Amino acid sequence: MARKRYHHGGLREALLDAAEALVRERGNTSWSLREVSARVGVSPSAAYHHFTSRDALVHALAERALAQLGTRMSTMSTAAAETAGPEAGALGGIVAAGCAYVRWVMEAPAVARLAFGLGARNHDVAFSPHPQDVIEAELDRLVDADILSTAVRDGAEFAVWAVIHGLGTLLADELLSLDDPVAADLQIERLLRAILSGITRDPSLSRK
Amino acid sequence: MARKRYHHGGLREALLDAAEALVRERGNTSWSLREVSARVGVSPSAAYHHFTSRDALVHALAERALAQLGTRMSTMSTAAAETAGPEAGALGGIVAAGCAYVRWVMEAPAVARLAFGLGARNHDVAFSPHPQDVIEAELDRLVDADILSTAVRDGAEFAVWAVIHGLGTLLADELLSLDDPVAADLQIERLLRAILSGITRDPSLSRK
DNA sequence: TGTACATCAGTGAACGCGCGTTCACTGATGTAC
DNA sequence: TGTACATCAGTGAACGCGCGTTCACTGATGTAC
Repeated sequence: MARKRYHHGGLREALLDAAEALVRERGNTSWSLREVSARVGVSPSAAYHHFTSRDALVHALAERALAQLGTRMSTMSTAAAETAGPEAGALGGIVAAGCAYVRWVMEAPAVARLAFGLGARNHDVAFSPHPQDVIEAELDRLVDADILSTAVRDGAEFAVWAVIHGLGTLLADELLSLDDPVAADLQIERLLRAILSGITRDPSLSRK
Repeated sequence: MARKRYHHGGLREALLDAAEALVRERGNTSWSLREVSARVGVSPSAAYHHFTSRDALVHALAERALAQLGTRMSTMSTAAAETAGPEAGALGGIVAAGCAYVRWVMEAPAVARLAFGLGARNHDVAFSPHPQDVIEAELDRLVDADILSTAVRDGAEFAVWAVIHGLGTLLADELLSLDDPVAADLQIERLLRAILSGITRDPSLSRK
């Protein structure tokens, strides 16, 4: 065990990990920098070699979380596209991305709230896709596969993201509830099918 | 002006008003009880005649906000139903409720976040409808008007609420943006039409 | 391979501050007679 | 209508506390020669 070293080695990540754990436990960011440092076993001032302030740590955490969501979505959706082939209704990719999204939100609702609330302006994480990018890419694939018409492609990301984000956050905040985590997957599939079918049916409304 | 009276008269509401204003200004609940009291022009300890703790004040504010949302939705949707008659596509009521929802969220995003995050468990406000109740009622009216089949009614509140909540919170958190507040209304109408049409089209999926 | 030294990433004491809450109090209000 | 008194809703001083941040410091690491 690498515990007693004077130099920690990965203190920045360790601080982010501890802060994230505290967000999960407390449900919000009402913990102190000193608590985070104490948890890692380091003096409070050590954090200032890695973050300019407590606030900077919180923002960095939000960014990291949003990046993690993007990565999960893209991993799941490409995996689904590869293994399933065209037989899964060809909606497999976008459904997988949606399920990843909802599962991620439900797994740590407080972290998700933080990420969505603060992660918007900090898009410079760069080496991971933004959730919106994953959705856009999957929609483009549906257009390529002739499942979605180009006439209807524009603005479809509003519809799809709203459905996914809405279900995820309603479940996370316990405004709605489902017995079962698997039920959430089924709901996502149902809602995505419905919204995509609805958009296709009424193209006249899409750019109104 | 009723300023100098020793007894304030409506201190409880005044404290809630001041706290709400602070949430709007700061974007979160990182203000102190003392700031709220000072804003109202009252000593910090006066608040303890109305709330058992700072936390109780915050929760009361969340409850009040959620109740206000419910009231607005039901006001708007009944007004739309009365003035429009059946010609507005009969979706007028639910669209009006959805627009009220999204406008309310966008008008004070931080208050909305607070209400959604904390308002779930405190449903005892009683004399105002819960947002979900308004949605359920509007869906029932669509069934009565034969616009929605009973086969598809069950679970429809997930779809409708997810769309509305998703669009509202994505806009509030600036994950998506629209040029124009009117554009939000049009999006809501578009998405509600799409999701309801999609649900109707694929009834087999609704209880899967 | 060994030594000198700059740089990096920690320590720990200290700072001033504003916080939530408590308490004994007091001024205003409303009710009984 | 007037007075006595209980109750209500404020005051303001005080409490102990943990906070974010700073600073001069020191131990460990890595590079040049």
